[in-house]
Amino acid sequence: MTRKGPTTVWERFRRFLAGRGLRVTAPRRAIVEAAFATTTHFSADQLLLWARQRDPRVSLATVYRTLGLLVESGLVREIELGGDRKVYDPNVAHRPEHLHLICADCGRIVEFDHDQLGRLLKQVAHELGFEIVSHRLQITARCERLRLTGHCPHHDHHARPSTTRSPRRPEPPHAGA
Amino acid sequence: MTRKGPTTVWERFRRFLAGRGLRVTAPRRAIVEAAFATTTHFSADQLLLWARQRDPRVSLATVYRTLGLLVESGLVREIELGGDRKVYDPNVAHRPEHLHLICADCGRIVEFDHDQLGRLLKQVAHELGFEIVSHRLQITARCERLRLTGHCPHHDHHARPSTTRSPRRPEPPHAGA
DNA sequence: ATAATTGCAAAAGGTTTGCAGGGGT
DNA sequence: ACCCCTGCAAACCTTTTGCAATTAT
Repeated sequence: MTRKGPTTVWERFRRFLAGRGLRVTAPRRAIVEAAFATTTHFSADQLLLWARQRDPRVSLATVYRTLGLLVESGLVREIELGGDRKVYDPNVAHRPEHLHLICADCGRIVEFDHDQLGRLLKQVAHELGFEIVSHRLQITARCERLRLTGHCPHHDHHARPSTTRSPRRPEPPHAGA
Repeated sequence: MTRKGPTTVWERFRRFLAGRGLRVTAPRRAIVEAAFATTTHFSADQLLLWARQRDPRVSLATVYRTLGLLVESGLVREIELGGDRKVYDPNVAHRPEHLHLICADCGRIVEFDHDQLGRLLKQVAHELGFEIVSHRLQITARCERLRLTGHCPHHDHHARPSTTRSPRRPEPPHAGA
């Protein structure tokens, strides 16, 4: 495989900035590096925390502003899974578009690709006379195995009361012990 | 065969209320009747306007509260198409679940069913060990014909986006005197 | 009579923006 | 220097909620 370290992404963002006459700043660097230090979805305020580990002076406003640039540059995708909280996905480079399944039991988000489904989407849009710009598929589902065997392969160790469908706490990026 | 007038829906809601020990009130009636007087998606404040045509005393708070009951009763579906504005769909009774295509050009929402796609969704969830509770598929797409011929078959005379990607610009319908 | 319901207005909660000072080029 | 960027806090916008009065049952 090729090396696809954070440096590459930063370079791409740098070029994006240059092409727009925008400037390279410490906050932007901290935010971008933080964003690509994880492979998970993250929310704006989560990113703020991570970015502040690199540069404590970063503010939430700049996180939002930089996130906007990252989305515009195509390096990050904005996903609206719940209604209240947007999450951002730094995996655009590796996977063009993926689908989301949200467990109604534990709130866990299972991210996956499905070629056949993707092709069908494209075809359906075509039938209607459209060309897909982007799509969002969100399946809310109940874990069959949990019901049948009492054990869910996707279920977290610390079980979460299945009351809410949008857990306020996704999980930390790296299990840092 | 069956009469499917608005009365039926109201009756069903009435029964839902009774079953919960809730009361039948004028605001609720105005709101529910307004909700089912259309076949389109609507937002909460749109519904407020319609409800007020039947009973000017209705407040936005009660619209939201009643909308919650309608969703719980299964008579109306809540859809989050954009991120900021929820829309509600009174067509649940006629079509169990439909998919949404949003035109990137005019903002129009094309609502459709697709058996094959629906089946595939179910199958995909199954492969992952889940049973679908609900799903949301939103395709943002550009009208091919509009680009090729300058004319879009789905383009309305007065394109009225049902609340889509107008973030914070409530543009007035007509520039009045 | 009793308790659910309502309207009002203020609160909430995530995201955006105005402004004056800081900093990249 | 020039003017883009930043942090702070206030503004925004839709949805929710506390409260006292109202009203269905």
